[in-house]
Amino acid sequence: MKEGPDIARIATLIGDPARANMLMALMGGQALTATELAGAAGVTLATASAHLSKLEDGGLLSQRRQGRHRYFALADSAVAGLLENLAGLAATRGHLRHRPGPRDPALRRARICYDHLAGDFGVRMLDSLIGRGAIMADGEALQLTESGHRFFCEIGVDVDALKTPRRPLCRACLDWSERRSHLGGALGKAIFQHILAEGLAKREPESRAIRFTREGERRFLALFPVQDADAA
Amino acid sequence: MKEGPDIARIATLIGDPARANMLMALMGGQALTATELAGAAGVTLATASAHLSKLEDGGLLSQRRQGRHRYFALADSAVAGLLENLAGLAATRGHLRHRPGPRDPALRRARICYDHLAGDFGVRMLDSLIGRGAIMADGEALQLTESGHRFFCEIGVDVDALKTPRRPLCRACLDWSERRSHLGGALGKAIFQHILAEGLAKREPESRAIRFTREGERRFLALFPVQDADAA
DNA sequence: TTCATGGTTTGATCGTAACCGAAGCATCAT
DNA sequence: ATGATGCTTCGGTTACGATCAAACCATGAA
Repeated sequence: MKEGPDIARIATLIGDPARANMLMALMGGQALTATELAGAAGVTLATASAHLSKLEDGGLLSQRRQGRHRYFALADSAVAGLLENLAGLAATRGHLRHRPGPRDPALRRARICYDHLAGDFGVRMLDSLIGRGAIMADGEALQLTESGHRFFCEIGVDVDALKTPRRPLCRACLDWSERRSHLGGALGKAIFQHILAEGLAKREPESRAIRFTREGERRFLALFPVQDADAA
Repeated sequence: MKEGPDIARIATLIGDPARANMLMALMGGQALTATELAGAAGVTLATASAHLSKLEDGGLLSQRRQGRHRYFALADSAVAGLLENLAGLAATRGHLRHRPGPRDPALRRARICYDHLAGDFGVRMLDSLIGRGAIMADGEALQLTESGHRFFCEIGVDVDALKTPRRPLCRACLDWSERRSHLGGALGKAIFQHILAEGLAKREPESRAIRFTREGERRFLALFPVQDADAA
């Protein structure tokens, strides 16, 4: 009967709406305090506290006390990966809670997905990279090409520094708003940081939305041109 | 608050122990009847029926009536991927339910993981493939090399026929018993089918375990030799 | 037809866990 | 000290959903 790991344990953990909201909030990649998370989940601080301990000793969250604050973050990118996976499936299965229409336009346009760019801008970027032959797609597996390597070095992303056994360089991440893939992995993270560092865009304070400056958007589109009509 | 897809909905679906057991049973890759699944979950047929409808209109299961039987299977490999992901995380987080010790030795040795080989034999095979340069590993991303392509053609696996946009050729799948990766994806499936077709091994009837014949094991090890001491 | 088998529906029971308010601890500021 | 803020613990309420037995509906066999 019960062979293998206890899959139900963590699924239950994620299955509670309040906890799910907290986790999704943490997909923003930055640590949040208990009170902030309580707000995000729409519950009292008391209940939030209970949820957070459960999540923590479920191994999904890491926690750091700092003064009288308690900061929580996703335990690591494996957890983020699982959540992405879940979100991707949830977006395509069963009755969709929200129709694909623009619920929060800013979010659909550009947002942060744990540590890389997602939304319309995210999938466009990956499309462009594939189109120019910088990345080769084989199903959902992605591979950086020679020319892609050169391209990133030119624009100032040190690809070689990213090669770690712990995390794949390129990862396809299913975008729930666009229902297509965008670029995750170490490279996705590095590009995103590059974009922020260059001042093309910056994070909205209380949200996962990313706001591009007028000039930033122009430069972004120049860097990642869209060839023509996009495929469904 | 509630931005994005309803992650909690499917997590809840998976979070119930009975349903989780059913899903894990279906990771065997073959369709099972409602009664069989009831047995696997350890519940009455009545409750199983209720669970199955939920899973089905949650989009996790596909169902086919045949005579007076009703066969259920995982909806597709995306669902299987999510379950793998969950199992991998569950195996490494929190209190492990079963210690890594040999709970069911046959399962730890060789078993089926949706449609490819897992367990000790599975990770050995991937190790060997990486060791001989047939596959390149970059983090958890895997890439078939030229020489690997030749190798598989020689042993009778038609790699080119596997290239589909729908599913990646190579996929690293975290093995819960070994805590290391084995080979999934279209190639993993093809190799496994090849192994069965060649009669090196066959499935245990009521389990996910794979039994290698004495001769089959010899040929398997010859095909995928282990270089030396394996890394942790 | 009649009977058996596979599966669903109904109705009722029961447990668990999510939730909140209030009280209790810390940590920092004054 | 005194007070404020951030968080946890406690007690009690409530609701949802998992479960089963029994009745019911289908399909196939005799």
